[in-house]
Amino acid sequence: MPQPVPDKTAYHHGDLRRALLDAAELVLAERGIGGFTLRECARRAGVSHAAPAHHFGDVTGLLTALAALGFETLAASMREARAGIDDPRERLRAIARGYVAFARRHPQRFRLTFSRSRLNGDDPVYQAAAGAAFAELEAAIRLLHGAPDAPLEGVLRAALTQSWSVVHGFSHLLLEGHVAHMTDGEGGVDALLEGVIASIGQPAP
Amino acid sequence: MPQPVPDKTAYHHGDLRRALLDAAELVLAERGIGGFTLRECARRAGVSHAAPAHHFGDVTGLLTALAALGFETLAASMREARAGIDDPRERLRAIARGYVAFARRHPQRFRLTFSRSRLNGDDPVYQAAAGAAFAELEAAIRLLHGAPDAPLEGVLRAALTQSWSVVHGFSHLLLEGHVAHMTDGEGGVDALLEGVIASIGQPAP
DNA sequence: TGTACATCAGTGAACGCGCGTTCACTGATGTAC
DNA sequence: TGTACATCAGTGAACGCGCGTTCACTGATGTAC
Repeated sequence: MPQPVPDKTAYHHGDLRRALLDAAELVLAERGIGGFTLRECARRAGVSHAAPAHHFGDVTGLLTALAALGFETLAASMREARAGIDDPRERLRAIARGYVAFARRHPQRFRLTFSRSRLNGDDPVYQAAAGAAFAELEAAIRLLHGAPDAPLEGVLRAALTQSWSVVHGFSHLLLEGHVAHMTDGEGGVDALLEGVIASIGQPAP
Repeated sequence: MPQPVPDKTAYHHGDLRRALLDAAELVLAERGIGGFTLRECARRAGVSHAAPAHHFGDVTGLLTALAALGFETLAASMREARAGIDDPRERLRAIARGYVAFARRHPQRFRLTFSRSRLNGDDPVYQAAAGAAFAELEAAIRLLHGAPDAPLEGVLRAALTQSWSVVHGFSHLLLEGHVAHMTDGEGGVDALLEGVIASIGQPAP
């Protein structure tokens, strides 16, 4: 049985949910979290502004779904960056590069994903996606410390917090334009990033 | 000659600029950047909603002034934290604690200060305040590396970027509730912070 | 000391705007028999 | 194969809201002479 082909001219859209998420990503990228509106998403999807309610309930529902997708993309970016790298330290550093790469590629989605405003942090799909992204980093730290099953505390927890803080902070400063003050041109950003990456996965003093 | 005492009952407010900034800080703390409105600030200051225009032009002007004050408070928090500490490494770490302390004490101001949305990043007062906060961290790094006058590049720049990224990232993760997942209770946050602080000011590998 | 006048700082009414949400509706689809 | 009916997904009009900004105004203040 062939997949039903969505008919764009039909009264029923076919996959309006998907179309709305695509439109929402554009709106977010262009206007940021503060400028995001449900009506503009509906406009882009070529649908009346009351239609999204059938799929997402309200504006918070749509943004929360988008944020969950953001965590999935973040996790995918880290997975992609570490593919084929077996050395534990290099693997962790590759994951860190994947994290920053996501922030650079999708600045507004990065902001939304980690923002608590305008979205429902209790949503189970959102939480699961956040946990999966988090787990990617945690697994690499555990591999580096040879502690696949130990409880997350002490050195393990400190290493995780430090790594996460540094990639997250660098991403944020970069996005808000505070890194640019310290360097000249885009090549400089990469050099700066490598300097920061080098501090990740150091043995504790 | 005594200072003129502002008369609250007068037609002229006396120090409406100050009163509006105070009100704006409350509004920001309660509603966040997205919920911030000029009219609510005017309401809190007990003044018509057209009055702020005389002092700040528009909503962007008021938020920019508030953000500049945020940088000043951030710098003050770092200065206070390092007071009386002469050992260069401990001094840098104290400054890092001052940075995180500011974020914890004034979460919304911290967000506004580093946000590019809704404020004028080209404002000279804002830029000067940002530069002064930045310089506090830079001076500590220079002291640690014994390089008071060297150009900001190489190891010096890498150390500055790493330190700033880690405190900034930790602050952000903490504010958005992602650190809480890794610990239990407030004491846990402090322990985690100390783990992160310990990674600052390490000699390069 | 008094007076005329310019400037400053705040008022309150009015404007137009786009928003989120609700609602009765209707066309399309799927299912039971 | 046909028909009745329930459900689903989208429409479009309407609502009330609070916002930022503008405007002519006016009371208070400061200054020149």
